[in-house]
Order: sequence, then structure tokens, then C-alpha cells
Amino acid sequence: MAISEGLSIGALADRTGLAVSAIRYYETQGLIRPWRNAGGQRRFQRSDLRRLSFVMIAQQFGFTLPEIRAELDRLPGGRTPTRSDWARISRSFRTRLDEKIGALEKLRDNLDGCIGCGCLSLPACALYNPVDKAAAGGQGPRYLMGDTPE
Amino acid sequence: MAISEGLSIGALADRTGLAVSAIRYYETQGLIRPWRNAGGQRRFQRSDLRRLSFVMIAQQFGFTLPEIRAELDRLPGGRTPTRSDWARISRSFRTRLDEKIGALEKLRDNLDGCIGCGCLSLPACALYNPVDKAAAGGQGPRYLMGDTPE
DNA sequence: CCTTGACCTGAAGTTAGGTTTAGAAATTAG
DNA sequence: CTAATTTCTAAACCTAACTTCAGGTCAAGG
Repeated sequence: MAISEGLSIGALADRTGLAVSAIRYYETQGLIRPWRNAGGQRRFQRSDLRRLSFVMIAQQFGFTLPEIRAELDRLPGGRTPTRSDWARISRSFRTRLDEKIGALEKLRDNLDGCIGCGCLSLPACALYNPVDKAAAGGQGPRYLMGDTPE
Repeated sequence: MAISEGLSIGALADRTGLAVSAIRYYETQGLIRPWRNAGGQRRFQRSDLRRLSFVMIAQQFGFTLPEIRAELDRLPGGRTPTRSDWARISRSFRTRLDEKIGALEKLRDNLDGCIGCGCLSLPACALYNPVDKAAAGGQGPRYLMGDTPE
């Protein structure tokens, strides 16, 4: 195998711990874009290892594949991403993480008080407005997922 | 309608913001146990409002329905749960929440450093051991989800 | 009484995120 | 060169958590 022929899907699977089928699936979702060799097999760049690691980490945080793709799409198209490209993604990603963690903490901090009181079933309860969508969208009860019922 | 005939499924849906079909589904999963009136329709206790609210909140935190059921099963069987019954559930639940939040924070704090460095694709990276399963299970690489690959 | 809306059941459909399978072609090891 | 691996595609299958649908029943208002 000549130098810089790229990594096979199996090599990528071994090094990330992902299943081969998962990597193929991620390709269908636009998370990676391997090229093909003469025989039609997928070949990957080294930087795809980092892309896949990013996918795995972001999934642990509860991001969906389309959301992850949106972050990855901010990487440069024509060249291999540099360290500072990744740092930029990292900052943007971290902001979204902080929001998630903040929402969880807020819910948690309301939990003890609310779960024991009578308000848990009422729209007035703080737990019904976890991400503070209150007052956005007019009056009337806001429900748990931030949408109106029905 | 006589007093204490119980709540209809529609009333419960209106007051929780859940779909009627979701409430029926929760019954199949053992999260609520309504009784039936003479005509075969479901009737609910007021305390089921709180049960359902708990379900909705726990789901936001990423708990699965079986996990939520396990928490709810700790409520007393023969009587309507009291405030202190709920407080006990709340404490147990909060412990699990704190663990989740802690794991997220740990990941987040490693993110900036790791994402820009070359280690992101290597098992040595801190991000590969988010919940600190390191050293449990012998030597060799630990992968992202805490399991060995393959 | 009659109509309309709420409710019933069971089965099938939906979305996300993959895995499994089957049969064929490419690659690698000996 | 031959045999054993890998890889390929397309389609089917899988789980969680529901929703939708079809065909029928129950309940409440006028």
C-alpha cells in the first residue's frame, strides 16, 4: 500500500471503535465524505478520525446527527482543517454545551422544591418553563417541551 | 358527574399537555395504572397528574421510560403518595441528575484542550474516558461509550 | 331520542440511529 | 495463483417512543 492512499473503512473503525456500518451510515448523513479508490472502496483522510471523534463526543452530549453535521459544515471545505479551525468549532460547540448544562442545572435546582409541592401539575410551576421561553409567544400556559399542547 | 369519579384521559391530556395516545402508551409501559369505569373508559386519580409531570421532566433529563418506571415504582402501592414520598423520589432522582451533570461538565472542561490537539483520535485522550471508567476492566484502550470496540 | 364528540382496541406507520443479511467484487496473505 | 479477508450495495430489520388509522362504543347536550 503506497503512502497516502488513505485509510480503509476497517482501519477507521478499528481506530475509533465505531462499527463499519455506522461509518457508512454517517457518510449517508453527510458527516464524512470519503473518496473512492480504483476498486470502488472508500478511502479516508487522517482528519476523518478527528471528525468521527467529534461526532462520538457530540452524541454523548445529546446532539442529533443533523446538529452535528451543522457544526462540522463550518469546517473549511477545500483543505484539511487546522488546529485553529477545530478550536473555532470547539468554541461554538462549547457555547451550546453551556446552554444545555445551564438548562439542566436550572431544572435540577427547581426539582426539590417543586416535586414535593402541589404545583407540579400546574403550568405555573417553574419546571414548566425550563429553558425560559416564558413570555415569548404571548400569554397562556407554556408546556414542558416549550410548545402549546395539542 | 359525581365527585371523585376520577379524571378522564382527555382531562389529563389537557392538564399535562401530553397527547391522549401518549398517556395510553404510558399505561402499556406501566407508568400509570388507571382503573376503568362501567363503560370501560380510563379514570385517573389526581395524583396521576404528578406522576405524568414527573415522567415529562425525567424525559427531559434523558431518562428512558424503564428508568423512570423504576423510580416511580418506589412510590407506595396501596395509597396516594404523600409529599414526603415525592421528596424521597426527588432526592434519589437528584443524585442521578448530579451524576449526569457532572459527567457533562467534565467532558466540557476537557473539550477545549482536546479538540484542538492531536489526541482527539487516540484512546489516551481524556475525552475517551468521560465517566471515568478508566482502570476498571483492565488495561488497553477504553472507547467512547465505555465499552470495548467490536 | 338523537347527534356529536370523546373514548375504546389492535395494528400499522413514523423517526432516529443504526445493524444485519445476501450476494458479488476487491484486496491481502501465503 | 489461490484462499481468506474486506469491502461493496441495497434492502430488510431493530429499539424507543410515540402517532395514526379503522371500525366501533360511550357519554353529554338539546
